[in-house]
Amino acid sequence: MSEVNLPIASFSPLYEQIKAMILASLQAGEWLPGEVIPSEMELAARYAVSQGTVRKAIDELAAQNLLVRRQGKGTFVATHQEDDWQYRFLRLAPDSGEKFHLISQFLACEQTKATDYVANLLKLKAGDPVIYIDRVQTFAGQPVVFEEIWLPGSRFKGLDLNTLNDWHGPVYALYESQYATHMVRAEEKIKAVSADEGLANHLQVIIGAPLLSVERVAFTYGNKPVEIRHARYDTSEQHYENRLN
Amino acid sequence: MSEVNLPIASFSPLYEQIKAMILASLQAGEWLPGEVIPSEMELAARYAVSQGTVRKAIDELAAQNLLVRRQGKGTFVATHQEDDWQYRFLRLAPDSGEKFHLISQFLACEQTKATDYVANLLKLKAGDPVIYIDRVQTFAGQPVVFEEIWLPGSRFKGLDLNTLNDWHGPVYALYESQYATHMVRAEEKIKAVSADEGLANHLQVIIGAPLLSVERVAFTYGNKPVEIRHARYDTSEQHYENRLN
DNA sequence: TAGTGGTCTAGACCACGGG
DNA sequence: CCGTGGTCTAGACCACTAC
Repeated sequence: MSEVNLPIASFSPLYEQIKAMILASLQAGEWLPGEVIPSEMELAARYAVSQGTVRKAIDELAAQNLLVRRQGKGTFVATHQEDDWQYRFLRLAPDSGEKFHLISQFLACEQTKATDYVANLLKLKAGDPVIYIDRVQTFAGQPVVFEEIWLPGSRFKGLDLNTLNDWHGPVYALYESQYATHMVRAEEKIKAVSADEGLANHLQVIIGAPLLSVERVAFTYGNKPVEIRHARYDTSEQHYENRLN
Repeated sequence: MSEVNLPIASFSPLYEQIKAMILASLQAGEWLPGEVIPSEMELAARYAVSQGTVRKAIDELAAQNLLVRRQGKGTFVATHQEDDWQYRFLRLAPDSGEKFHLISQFLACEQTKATDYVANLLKLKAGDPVIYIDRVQTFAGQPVVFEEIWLPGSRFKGLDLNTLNDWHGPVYALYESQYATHMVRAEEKIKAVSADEGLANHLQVIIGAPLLSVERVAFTYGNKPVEIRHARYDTSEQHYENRLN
């Protein structure tokens, strides 16, 4: 048998390396959500490559919604605090086509310990400190969403019911401004379930009514899971929208 | 008041025009699903632009899954007949994580007339000829999906139950090979519903069991809607997966 | 007017696939 | 070996924003 060439990492283009370095800066907080990053020329100089190579790196990060390009102004770090990003991860919409404005009422925010299920998804150890939150969201006076949230206690120290109730705006914007945690991506698993007594009360439907169960895991930079959300939607007057490409 | 410059189409980059021309060729059937399109150099010559401009056009079409690039081989027209594309639009997956293999049993394939609902979504006139199909799909012997499909009669002339039952493979592959119709994109609206008697029979669940209702409209080139699909999933042992970016 | 991102070009060289 | 797509560069010019 002849010798075989076994490249471990079989070729990494320059722009991938630039991408990785920009990502590292984002993760390290060198440029915060909403801020401008250096211009393409500056980055090209910093990394000693051509502008075209930086462009390609930025293009891909922008395609993943990590950066936002604005012609004439610069390239910005994506943020959930912008108006048009407020509902970036919300796929629920009214059947009527109206504009959707949900009002949030937080019910609880407690320190607990991670169950196996939660620990597994958040990559913690069972028993690690975890924050549990739940809330109801209403649209036009009707309760539409009941949501339970689990957060790693270490990252979200001090989060309590008062903080949540004083906050007006999306929860992801709060995570960003108070806990330096920007959500980049999420995965959802959806099922149809029947309302039990508790859900029936929260959503003002009859026991046994069909509800949409949406389990979400949300990730920050570096594919780090930092939030679990288990929502139940009353879909009698609204639906979950999805686009397949 | 001074004169104002009012550009109707406010600037269209060259690569957008190239994109439009490539799209026109795809729509016209100049290159069929699965075939190679001309090389970047050839296209650059044909359109009298540089290779880089053609590249950018192709890059965007590939990002939309209309074309597939294969280094060393060429650029191909996307097709639902490739193995890895068989389930491109299927978001249902077993909770267990097993590989999913659905077996399809067609129940009906009939000529009917478009209701207002169907006509509206397919951009037909009410009463236009429409083909109605329904089927049950099973996984490991258990019925999991009940699906109703509506197609415009004009485009799918001659489609009948025998054709469907003789066909082994995804329906979208059949549309492609027999009716020159490639599906490019789809939109789904999802709700939770209760099983009525008919659904309970098809899916072997009790009446009132919660089911996932998935209404899909699928589009060919040029944003033309050509299929409506209303599926009901039994999500007791499987779930609908979605990724948010 | 200066600075940013956006487009377009031409040319060199690399990686991959298949004869 | 050649042809394909993939990477990288350098430079010109355009479009948008803000001062």
